[in-house]
Amino acid sequence: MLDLLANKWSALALGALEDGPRRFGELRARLEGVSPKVLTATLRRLEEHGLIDRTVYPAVPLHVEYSLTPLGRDACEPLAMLRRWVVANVDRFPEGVLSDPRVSVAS
Amino acid sequence: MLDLLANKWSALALGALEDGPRRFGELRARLEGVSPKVLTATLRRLEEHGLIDRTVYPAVPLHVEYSLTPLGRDACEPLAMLRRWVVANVDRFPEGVLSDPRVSVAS
DNA sequence: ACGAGTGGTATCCGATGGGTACTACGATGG
DNA sequence: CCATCGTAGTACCCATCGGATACCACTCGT
Repeated sequence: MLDLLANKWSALALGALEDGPRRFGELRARLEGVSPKVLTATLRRLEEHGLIDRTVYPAVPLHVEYSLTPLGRDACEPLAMLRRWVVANVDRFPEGVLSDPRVSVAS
Repeated sequence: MLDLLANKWSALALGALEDGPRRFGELRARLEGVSPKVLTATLRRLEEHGLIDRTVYPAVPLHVEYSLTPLGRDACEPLAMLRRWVVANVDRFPEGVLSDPRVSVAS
């Protein structure tokens, strides 16, 4: 459980879905820096664990929407707090950490 | 930043330090299932990012204490909420997920 | 027949996670 | 004098994950 939520892309993806369903491409654009493979894996894992729904609209240009389940919506709350804490406290971290390419601040 | 906090062992380790300094062995026992190597790596990373302090007491049987910095203590709050949410909502997750060995519930 | 738009997979690689075994150190004890 | 214990790790190896780039499948419009 913690493995699932305590994960950068999971946390950000749920955040991106917080204000309505999103398509794959939208998520890819919102979550700057995610590769399609990782995004797919993340979404599949969240779906598998019942946090999001994946709906396919077999319309002309294929259309796939991801949306939060009630459980997913609930999970957003503590995750949003965590993200908010991070952005509010970025400047308290030691020098040099911000320039570390492994560290993203998560808008 | 999120990479750092949104990580199973980081979150649990900070939680374990919340009520006072701990020695390496104590942490190893508290965080059930962590291997010494991973624990070392986790603690080093937290130290590097200014969330914990590592103090060596060169006494008879060597003694190393890990403790939260003020920043680390602040970070505990949102993490504790996340952990609390998880334990409060375990039973809402789909069947079979709990038997997945990759998933730990985090006491 | 060709290119654009959408939602991915395939492939490769290096980093990370994880388990088991082993080390270094001085104290203690036979 | 050598063995053993407790503490805090390190060394080694393998599996999995994260990440980048390239490519595929489907259908519409031209």
